[in-house]
Amino acid sequence: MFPGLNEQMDVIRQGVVDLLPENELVHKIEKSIKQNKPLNIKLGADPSRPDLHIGHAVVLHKMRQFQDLGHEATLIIGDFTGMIGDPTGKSKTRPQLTLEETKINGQSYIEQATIILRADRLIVKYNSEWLNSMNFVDVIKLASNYTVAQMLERDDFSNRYKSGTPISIHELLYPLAQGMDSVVIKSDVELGGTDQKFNLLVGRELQKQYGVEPQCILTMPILAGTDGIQKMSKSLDNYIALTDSPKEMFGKTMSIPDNLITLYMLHAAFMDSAKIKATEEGLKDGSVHPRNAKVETAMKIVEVYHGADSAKSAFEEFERIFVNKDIPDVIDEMVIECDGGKIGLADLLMTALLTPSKKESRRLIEQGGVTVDGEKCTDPFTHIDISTKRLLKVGKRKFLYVISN
RNA sequence: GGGCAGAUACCGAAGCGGUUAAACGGGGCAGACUGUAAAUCUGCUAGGGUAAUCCUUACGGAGGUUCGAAUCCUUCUCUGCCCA
Repeated sequence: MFPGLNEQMDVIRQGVVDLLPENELVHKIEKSIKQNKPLNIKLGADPSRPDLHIGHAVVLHKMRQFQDLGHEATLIIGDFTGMIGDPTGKSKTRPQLTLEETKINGQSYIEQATIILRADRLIVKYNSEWLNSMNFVDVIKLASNYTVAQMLERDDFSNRYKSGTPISIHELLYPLAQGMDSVVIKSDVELGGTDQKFNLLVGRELQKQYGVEPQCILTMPILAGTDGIQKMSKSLDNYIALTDSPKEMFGKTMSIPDNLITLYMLHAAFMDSAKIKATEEGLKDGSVHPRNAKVETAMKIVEVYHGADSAKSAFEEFERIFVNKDIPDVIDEMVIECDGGKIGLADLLMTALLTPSKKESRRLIEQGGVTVDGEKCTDPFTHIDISTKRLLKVGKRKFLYVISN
């Protein structure tokens, strides 16, 4: 039994950017209810970057909503297309992976995606299954469906072309390959980030060419990273991973710029719109302090992935370290090898892997970023007696007990 | 096939024979401030060396000219543009 049309559409519309064509989706859902048959919802996974973060969660969460409405999710692991490398949002050609690499990454992708997706009503497919067996004739036939001008409509391509950045021919094939997936699995709806809009529409177009009922496309916003400027991505190191610890999730959320708070409430914490609206107004008239709004958001995000208890302790830990400048409740301990239990501070930091080089150690020490047992130490050459356990603090976040063997 | 332009540190981009571990911007890190790992301000940002006008590595690759090269020459690789 499926929920009614209006109920479904209300859920589906939440937070979306594009839903095209909307009336077609209405027909599809009406039909689905009448025939008691779930829609086939497609989501392509790019296995070239298998580290999922809460930016990916925006779309995955939408997929989950479809599942909860009774529809069927098809997750396409782009093991074949991963070899091409998605040109989306890239100013450079992506490195090409081998099929084995993309397969392994794909597995890890599935594990992380199912943190959000439910395991029933989920079908996983690898697109090498059909793309790998296409021969050159098939490819030419596929390619003849699109023109160069159409491809260049895409921002990524036209920008690169205008700026003189190389575009390899094989990159033009990427959208077509991805579109082929839609033809093969006969998807009713394809989800993606707004940067995928072009690719999704190619899928729709190809379905028509190949005589399959065309899919609707639904795009979700691209979540800005914790720096508040660039989109969230692992390579920019502005991401909150789905597998991050509660502490990390909390801290990273606290580091977002204030103007991102309501955005994160909606797309990362999935809070309800009335609450978000209230916070937005509170922030504007000053009745809500940005820090408190952020704390609330951070706790909610941790709660989504780790539960309410973890959220509470992550918050307490944050208070302890950054507000009360206290030390964490759990600190690692490391046994250091050295003669006579004494070691130069700069050497110590490097040996304890707190810094990548001795130069770096010296810089940090001289800038006052290092304390030993709570006392600031600015001479990189003082020898520290570590025959008894000492507490090192490097920067704001790194704590470590050290002791000699 | 021919002509022209280009390849610089994490990224963008100056430099065009010595004072250049390389301006400037971004990013990153640290400090100050703050009810936040927000904002703002300041400093640092190749490795080694308890110092130096010290050593090593570094301006696409390989050679060469020179007391001395990111800067000049040769050649190779890669990229863009134009002509065919």
